[in-house]
Amino acid sequence: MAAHKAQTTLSALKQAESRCNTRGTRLTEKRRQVLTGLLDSKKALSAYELTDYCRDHLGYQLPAMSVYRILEFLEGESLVHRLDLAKKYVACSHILCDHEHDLPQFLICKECYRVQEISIKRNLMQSLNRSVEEADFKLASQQLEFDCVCSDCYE
Amino acid sequence: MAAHKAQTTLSALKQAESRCNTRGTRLTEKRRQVLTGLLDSKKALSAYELTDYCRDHLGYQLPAMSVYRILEFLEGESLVHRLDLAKKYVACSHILCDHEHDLPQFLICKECYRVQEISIKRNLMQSLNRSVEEADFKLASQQLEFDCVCSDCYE
DNA sequence: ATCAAAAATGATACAACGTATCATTTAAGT
DNA sequence: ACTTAAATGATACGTTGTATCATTTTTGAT
Repeated sequence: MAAHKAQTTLSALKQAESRCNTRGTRLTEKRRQVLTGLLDSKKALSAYELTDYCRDHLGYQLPAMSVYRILEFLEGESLVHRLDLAKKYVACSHILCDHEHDLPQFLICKECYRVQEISIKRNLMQSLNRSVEEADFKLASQQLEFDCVCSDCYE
Repeated sequence: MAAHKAQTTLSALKQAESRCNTRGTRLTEKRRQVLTGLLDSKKALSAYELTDYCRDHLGYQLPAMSVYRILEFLEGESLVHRLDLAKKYVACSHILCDHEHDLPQFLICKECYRVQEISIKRNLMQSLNRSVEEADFKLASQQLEFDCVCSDCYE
């Protein structure tokens, strides 16, 4: 199972690297390490938790400033998502897929920060957008985040 | 127009006071002042912005710690809402109403922090809850917040 | 291979939001 | 008036995040 996870992580890293190559950007060692930390985590991690990850698993302390910059880079490559609500970050669950996806929605457990990436049905999103437009507002993004409790955390 | 706003604020304060009385709590001077600041503001304010409000309008600096406690109290009395997404606070737009309301949803302009309180249609909320439950999560609250741009802020 | 320019990373300081803790003041009830 | 509880103040600290400048690493042209 650990082996399986490592396998998935390795495939994702390979995919991430080739995506950067075709885009003319570089997946440097530290960027790969930060991405690995997120891929291997079952929950969303804060920037500072990722510096801890480096300290604990890699033997050196990556400065928070660097982590923020690296996360910004990875987000630009669509390899990670920043969750505003939790102020944490997750690896995109679709790195391994080639095909296009609907914009993802995130269910974030407020207790344990486990994150589930779902796709809300189109007509539901349309209704929501209409409700918002009726109030003369527009959704800033179709990538919604919902404060939730996961099945592990509710009794 | 300033007169009209003051009028509305006064009515809301009166209603807030009587609500506290019937609940056996007290709307103290400072609590009233913080609530006034929110009522008179057309946008969500942070705790620290409310200390500024006291400094600028009331001539003394209410400590941030006190503001946080007062906001917590007012939230408990359903007089203000805390907006997690914006880390700011708004007066409940239904203080003046007596009747029950559906749980409110908040549209928060990420540019200017203007806030619109709406009620999403029941069947839309039901669909959303079903989608979340299919992923084995539960919404932590039916009081949703949406990151938006208001009509003043988009071109 | 060398060297200049660009990209990436490090170090430091600081800002905003928020909580924990203990001290002080104010109000309530006997 | 006095005791107790409620409310507020003061201080210190924790977390997330940005601004800025210095240093290192990589790239590309010669």
